[in-house]
Amino acid sequence: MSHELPKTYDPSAIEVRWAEYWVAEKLFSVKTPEPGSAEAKKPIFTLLLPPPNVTGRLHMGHMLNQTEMDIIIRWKRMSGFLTLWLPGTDHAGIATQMMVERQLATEGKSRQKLGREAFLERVWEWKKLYGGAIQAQMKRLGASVDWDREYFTMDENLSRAVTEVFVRLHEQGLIYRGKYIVNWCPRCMTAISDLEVVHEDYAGKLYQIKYPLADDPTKFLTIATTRPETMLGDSAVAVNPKDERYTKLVGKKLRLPLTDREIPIIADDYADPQFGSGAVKVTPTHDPNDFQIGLRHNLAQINIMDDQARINENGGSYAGLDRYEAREKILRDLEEQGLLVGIKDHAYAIGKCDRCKTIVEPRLSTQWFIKIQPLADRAIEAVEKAEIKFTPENYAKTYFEWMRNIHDWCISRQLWWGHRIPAWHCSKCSEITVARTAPEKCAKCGNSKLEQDHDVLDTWFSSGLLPFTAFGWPEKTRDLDVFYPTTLLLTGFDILFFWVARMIMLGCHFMADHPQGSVPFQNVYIHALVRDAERQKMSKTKGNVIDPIGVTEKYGTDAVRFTLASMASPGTDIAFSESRTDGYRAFANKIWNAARFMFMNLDRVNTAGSSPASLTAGADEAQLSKLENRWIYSRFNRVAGEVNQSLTDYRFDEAANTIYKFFWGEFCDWYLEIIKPSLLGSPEEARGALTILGEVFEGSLRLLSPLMPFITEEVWHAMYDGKPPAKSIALAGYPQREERWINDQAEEQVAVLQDLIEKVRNMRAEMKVEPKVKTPLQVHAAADIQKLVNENRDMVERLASVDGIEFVNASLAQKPGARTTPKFEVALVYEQKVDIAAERERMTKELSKLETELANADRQLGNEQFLAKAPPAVVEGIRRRQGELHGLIEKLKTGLAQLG
RNA sequence: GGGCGAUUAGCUCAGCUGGUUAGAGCGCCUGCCUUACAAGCAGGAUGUCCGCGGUUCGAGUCCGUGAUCGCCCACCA
Repeated sequence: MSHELPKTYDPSAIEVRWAEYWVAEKLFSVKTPEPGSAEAKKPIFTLLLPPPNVTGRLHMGHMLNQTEMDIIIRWKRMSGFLTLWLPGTDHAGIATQMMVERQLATEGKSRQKLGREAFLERVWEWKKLYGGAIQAQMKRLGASVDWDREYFTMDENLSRAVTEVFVRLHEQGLIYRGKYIVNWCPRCMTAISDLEVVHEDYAGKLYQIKYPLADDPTKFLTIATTRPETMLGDSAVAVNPKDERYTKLVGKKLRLPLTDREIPIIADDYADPQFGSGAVKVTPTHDPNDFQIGLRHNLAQINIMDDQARINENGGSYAGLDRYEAREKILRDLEEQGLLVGIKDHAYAIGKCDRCKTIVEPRLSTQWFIKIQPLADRAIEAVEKAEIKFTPENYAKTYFEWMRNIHDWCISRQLWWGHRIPAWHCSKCSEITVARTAPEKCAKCGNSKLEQDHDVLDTWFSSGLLPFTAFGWPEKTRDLDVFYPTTLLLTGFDILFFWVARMIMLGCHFMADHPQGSVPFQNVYIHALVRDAERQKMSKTKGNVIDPIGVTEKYGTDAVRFTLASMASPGTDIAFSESRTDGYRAFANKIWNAARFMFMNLDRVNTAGSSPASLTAGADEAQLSKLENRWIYSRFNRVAGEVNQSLTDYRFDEAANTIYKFFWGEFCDWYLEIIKPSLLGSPEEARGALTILGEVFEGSLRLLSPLMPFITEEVWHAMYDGKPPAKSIALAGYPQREERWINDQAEEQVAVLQDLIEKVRNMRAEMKVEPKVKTPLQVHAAADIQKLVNENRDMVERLASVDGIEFVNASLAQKPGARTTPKFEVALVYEQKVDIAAERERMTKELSKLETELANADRQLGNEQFLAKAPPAVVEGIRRRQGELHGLIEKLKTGLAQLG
C-alpha cells in the first residue's frame, strides 16, 4: 500500500470522510464506568449545546461554542479521559411556538381555536424541520446526536423530574403563587422573567400634569410621569413625608382627571423631593414600585389593561384603545382641560421582550414564583468556598453581583410548549392542589372536577435541572453516582445567569446529600464569544460580519478551529479575523506537504532498499548520537510539556501558538532541512533517519490533533499504512513530556549553529551575493564552538550556502561586513565590496542600541538598591550581559573605525 | 445609575505572578520557482505599549486619575 497523499491539500474531502468515519465508529458514544473504578474518577465534562436560532443556522457565537466543545471533547478523549455529551433542554421550543402562532394568524386561526394537542403537534413538526440543519452541522463536526430522543427533551423522564422538583420545592415552601407585578409581553401574551427583558435607552418625554384638589378644584398638585396613560389606574399621589411643601396636603383627596374618582395624597419615602415637583402618582397595577407603595398603604388595585395591553373597561371612555393610542388621546384631553402643564425631553430605559422586541408592560397578574433567597445564599456560598471555580476568575464577581441582587423568580409562562405546572384547580372551591399525579378529587371540598393549571414552566426551570436529571434523578442511578458532579462546565458568558446560575442553585439544593458534593460542576470555563451576526449594527462598523459556514467552507474546519483556539485568550470577545484563518490554512498546508515529503522519502527507500523502512516501528537508537536528533527530541518533549500545561490552564491560545511555532519554525524550517542529506543518502542511512522523523512527526500530529482533528487524522492513518494502533488519533493518547529526552546542551548547541547560519545568510543578503554562489567563511571562536561548528560543518555549509570554513585566531571585528556575537565572530570571504555607507549605518544603529543597553546595565549594577533587592538570577543575568556588551561594543567600534 | 473589561506595529491580537534587547499572523520592502510546500524559502523595515501623576532599584505589566470604546446588570416617576 502506498503512503502517498494527494498532491493538493483539500480540507473538504478529508472532513467529510473522517466525520463519517467517527460517527460510524461511534467514537463519541459514552459508557458508564463501574462506580469507584479508576475510570469513574476521571474528569467529567458538561457541555452545553447552545440553542439554535429559529432559522436553523448557527450564530457565530454558537459556532464557537460548538467548535470549542469539540476541542475539549477531543482533547480529553486523547488524554484518556471520559467525555460525556449531555443533551441540552429545549430552548427553541418557545421561539418555534411563536412562529407557529404567527403562521396560524395568517390562516385566521389561533392556538386557542386549534386546541392544545393539535397545536403542540404543529410546533413539533416545525422543530423537526428546522432541526435538520443543525444536525447536519454537528455531524460535520463529528458529533453524533440522536436528534429526536436526546436533543428535544420533552421526554417522560424529564417531565417526571420537573414535576418532582416542583412538588418538592412547593412542599418546602419555596414555591408560592401570588398576584404580583410581572413583566408582561402583550404580543406573546405571557409573563416573562426579569432576565428576558432587555433594556433599551429611549428618548421619551416627561409630562407634568395637574391634579385638582377634591375640596378646592382651584388648587392643584402637579405630578410628573413618563406614562400618562397609566393615570387611569392611579390609586393615590405620594409625597415624601419629609417634604415640608406638602405636609399639610397629606391625607387630603385629589380628583383624578378624566375619571370620576377621588384619590388620596399619601406620604411615602419612595417619593423623591428632588425629582420633578416631588409628588408622584401611584398606579399599583402598572408599576412595580407603585405596587409596593400600594401594599404599604393598602391602596386599591385598579387594572386598566387587558392581556394585549389595551385599555379595559376600567378605563372608562378610553376602553378598547391600545396603550399608546390611549396615551395620545389622554394627552389631548388633558391639554384641552388645561391640566397638561409641561412636557420635557426625558431619556430613560424601556424594557422590551427578548424574543419579539415588544415593549414590556408591567402587569398585575397571578403567577408562580420561586422564593430565591435561600437558593441564592447557598449558590453564593458554593462559589465563595471555591466549590465552584470560574475561569477567567473575574466572572465570579459578575456572578456575585447578580446573585446578591436577585429577585424572586417568576416561573410560570402562559405558553403551551413546555412542562405544565403540576397544580390542579378545584372548579368549586378554587383550592389548588400541587401533586405528582392528577388528584382524583379536591382535598378540601371533595369535588372531582379539577382542572390542571394552564401555565407551563419557564424553559430555564427545566434546563436548570439538567446536571442531575440527565443522570436519571430522582431515581438513584449508577450514572448519578459516577457522573455527578461534573468536573468542568464549558460555556459562554451570555447564559451565565439564565442557565449556569440556575443550575448551581438547583443543583446545590437537590443534590445536597450527594456523597461527591452538591455542586453540579467544579469548574466553569467561560470562553470568549465571537460577535454575533445578530448584532449587525455593531459588527458592520467593526467589519466583523461573517458567515461561519462560508468561512468554514473556504478555509476548512481545521483552520477555523485553530483560529478560534488561537484567539481564545480569556476575558475578551473575539473579532473574527479572516486573515488569521488564512494563515492557519497555510499552516495546515504546511503539515500536508511535510507529510508528503516524509512519505516520498519512505517510498524511495522502500523501492531502492533491500529491507523495508517504517515510520512507526520505533526509533533507531543509533540515530540518537546525532546532534539534530537529540535536539528535536528535546524540543518536542519540552513543547509537549508546555502544551499540556496550557491546556490544563484553559489557555487554548497558548497551546495553539506553541504547537504552531514548533511545527513550522523548528520542525519544518530547521529539522527537515538538517536531515535532508540523510534522507537522500543511502537507503540504510535514510531508513535510520526516517525512524526518528516518523516518531517526531507522529507525536506532533497527536499534539495537534485537538486543534486540527481532520488533517491530523488523515496523515496519522496514512503513517500507519492502514493499520493504526487505535481507531482514531484521538484515542491514541496525548504526548507527555518525558524528562529523559530533555537535553539542554543539544538545544544550546543547535541555537549557536542556527545563529551562525542566520548571521551568514544576513551577510549574504546585505552584500547581495548571488543565491547560487557559495562563499568561503571565516570564523573566530573559542575551541568548543570551533569543535561544534567543525562537527556540523556540512550542515552549516549547506544551510548557509558556504564553501569551506576557515577558523582564524585573530579577531574579525575590523573586517567590513563581519558579524560579532558573544559566542563567535564571522565574516564572508567575498571579493565584492560592501556598501560602506549602508554598513556604517547598520553598525551605527547597532552600536547606539547596544550603548543604550549598556548604559542601562551599568546604571542598574551601580545601584546598590538594585543589587540588594533584585533576585540574584536577574543581577547575574545583567552582569553577564554587561560583559558581553563591553566586548560587542568594542568590536563594533573597531569595525566602524576600519570603515573610515 | 451600578458593575466589568479594553486601549501594544498599517490590520487582528499575544505579552502568565513587575526583571536583561516588547512578540505572532496578515500586510509591506528586497531577493529566490533551492527536486515537500510560491498557500513556499531566505533576508528586512515598522512601536510616545492611550494621556498625566504615583509606587518601585526597576513599570507595557501595580496604584490613582483623565480620555476614548465596548459589554453586563438596573423597579427611580
